[in-house]
Amino acid sequence: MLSIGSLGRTAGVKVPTIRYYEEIGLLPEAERSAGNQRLFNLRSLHRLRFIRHARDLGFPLDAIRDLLSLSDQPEQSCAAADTIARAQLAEVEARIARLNALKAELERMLAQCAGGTVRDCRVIEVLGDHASCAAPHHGHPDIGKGT
Amino acid sequence: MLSIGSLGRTAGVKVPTIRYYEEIGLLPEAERSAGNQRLFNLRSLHRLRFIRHARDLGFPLDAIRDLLSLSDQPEQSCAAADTIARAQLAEVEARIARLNALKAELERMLAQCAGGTVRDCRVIEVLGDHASCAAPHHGHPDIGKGT
DNA sequence: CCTTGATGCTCTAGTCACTAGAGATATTAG
DNA sequence: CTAATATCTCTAGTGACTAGAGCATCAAGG
Repeated sequence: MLSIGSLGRTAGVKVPTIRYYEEIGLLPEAERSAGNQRLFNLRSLHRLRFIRHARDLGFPLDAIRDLLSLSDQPEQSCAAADTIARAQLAEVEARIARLNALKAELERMLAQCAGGTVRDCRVIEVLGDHASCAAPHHGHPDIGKGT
Repeated sequence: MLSIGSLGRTAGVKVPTIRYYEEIGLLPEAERSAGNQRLFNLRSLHRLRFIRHARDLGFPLDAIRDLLSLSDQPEQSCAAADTIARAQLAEVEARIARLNALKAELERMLAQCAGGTVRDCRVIEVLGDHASCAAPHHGHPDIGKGT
């Protein structure tokens, strides 16, 4: 039986995150020690590793929930898992495309910055003036929380 | 003088978002009509367009705040704006690199999926087993809100 | 046996950049 | 004047956690 801390270290997940996963039902409610501390078995470790791995690949928790319920039914067809992964791939590709456009625009902006005063700054000017911009501009871009 | 709705339509920003920007101090407190409705002038429109444009390029609101206070002082050096834009570019490039790694991993996973039952599903298996994975796996990836 | 320090518990609130909805008031077109 | 639309304030919700307060428990050393 593992404590929450050792489970976290083993799976590479922070302790509050494990509690959070339990709270939202991604992990089953853990057993408790006599002193009310959580105890985990190896199944929990596998499950948590699965979650972390999928998170690392960018799957949102809802998709992970679906994948987990699939993996609990080994006789079923693999098609649903394939569909989820394919959707995730499409999502990732769309985000890459969007970011590449942003990158080009930022580079263009920076290349034009001659380093004078703000009055003549291309960076500021381009941001203020849509006309001097080549980016697509529809809907909101990919703004993640970074690493 | 523009109503909040026409300002929003003109700048391409939703009405609650404008109120939110005012609330957090990105836009100054708007004048009010006799009936307490917000009235905006063309300066506000420019400012809002600037914000939206920078958001579209992925700048976080804090960076935009800095850029705005720079653009209010046209005699100052352009260096700070350049620095902010450069940081944003680096951020975008890092995110692209990360996403490309995810894309490769997802493609690998999907290519191996023969379409049988969940028991033999490569997608599920790869997610559960770190050893069969080629992705870097350190820190959390780019998981944005999409478009 | 007792203490000490690490670890655990629950709960609340904060992050970012909005979005949604309730219920009341204002403006505008016909 | 009326009806439809727009706007107001306020609260709460999103996703996926993170931070911190204030207390309880546990393992190891003396």
